[in-house]
Amino acid sequence: MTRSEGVGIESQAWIFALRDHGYRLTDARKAVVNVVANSQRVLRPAEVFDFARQVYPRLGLVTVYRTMEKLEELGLIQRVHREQDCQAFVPTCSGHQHLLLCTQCGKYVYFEGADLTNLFAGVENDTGFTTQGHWMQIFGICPQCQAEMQEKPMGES
Amino acid sequence: MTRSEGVGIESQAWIFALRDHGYRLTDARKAVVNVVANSQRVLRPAEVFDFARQVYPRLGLVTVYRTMEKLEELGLIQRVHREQDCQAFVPTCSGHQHLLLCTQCGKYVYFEGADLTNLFAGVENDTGFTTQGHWMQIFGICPQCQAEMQEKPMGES
DNA sequence: TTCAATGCAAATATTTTGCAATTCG
DNA sequence: CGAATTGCAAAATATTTGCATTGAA
Repeated sequence: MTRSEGVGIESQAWIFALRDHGYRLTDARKAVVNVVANSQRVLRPAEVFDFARQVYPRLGLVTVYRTMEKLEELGLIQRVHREQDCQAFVPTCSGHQHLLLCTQCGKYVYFEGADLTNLFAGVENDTGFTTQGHWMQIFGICPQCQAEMQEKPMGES
Repeated sequence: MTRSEGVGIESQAWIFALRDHGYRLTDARKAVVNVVANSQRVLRPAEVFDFARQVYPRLGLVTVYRTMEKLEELGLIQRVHREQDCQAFVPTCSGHQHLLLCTQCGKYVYFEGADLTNLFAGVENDTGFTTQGHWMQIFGICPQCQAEMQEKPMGES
């Protein structure tokens, strides 16, 4: 049901981006990139590690951290903050989109956000602040998790 | 320049709230409460510790963590997530207000947020998600820090 | 008097750094 | 071949827990 089979177009673009910035294309990096680029879910470094290691067993957790650091640097992924963790990432989306996150499974969707330009202008005017940026995230339950919660209301094995 | 002199009205309300929920009023708690309730800035536990210890030297950092946990539980403070840290807090504000934060000094201001009800409805409709809540924060530079950056463009001692 | 609360120290959990071995280009 | 990269182990950080002592009610 997911589109995370195969290598994915996104992965290729990221590989090229790394190369174009003078970074070497190692197997470790490719494994990490494939996992993150094709994930439909928010991923923490430890999760990336677990998945990527299935493809490239000799991978070290440190390399996951260092690779994700580079991906963030290149603007390919962005950090997601949640109640439980603040070191989780999703692929970046171009444009003025915002994140909708499933609190159950971590699935993410970008949505076209309301135009907040006016809001910012008003706030700058009212407060004297100069605005630099903003975060907006909506939390909820994705359709799949809603269905599952319907079937087994409280966690069963 | 700050209004954080004296004990403050907020502090009293928080003290009462703690008492009303069956918590004891210890000097350690009062010290922590006074710092957090009267702060104009986002504070991390370690910062609260440093300030509160000036009033109550035998305070332990653990007590700061535990007290702030209770304050959050009672809805008196809320967590603020920033690039650098995700364990910082500000007094909660009633109503549908959102946070504006100075990235320089941590000063916070609540502003009347745009009504996002329609946005949520649209997103639920488009995605099939059930929405539970949202985070919205604006980052910027407060007037004081703007002025200071004018005077000394790069950090001087 | 009693039990919640404290604060030390130790334990966890997480992320970063040092460095010799490896490997891409 | 040379420099970037890796992954181990160790260090640094941040937060939580265990427990004997203290103190609020």
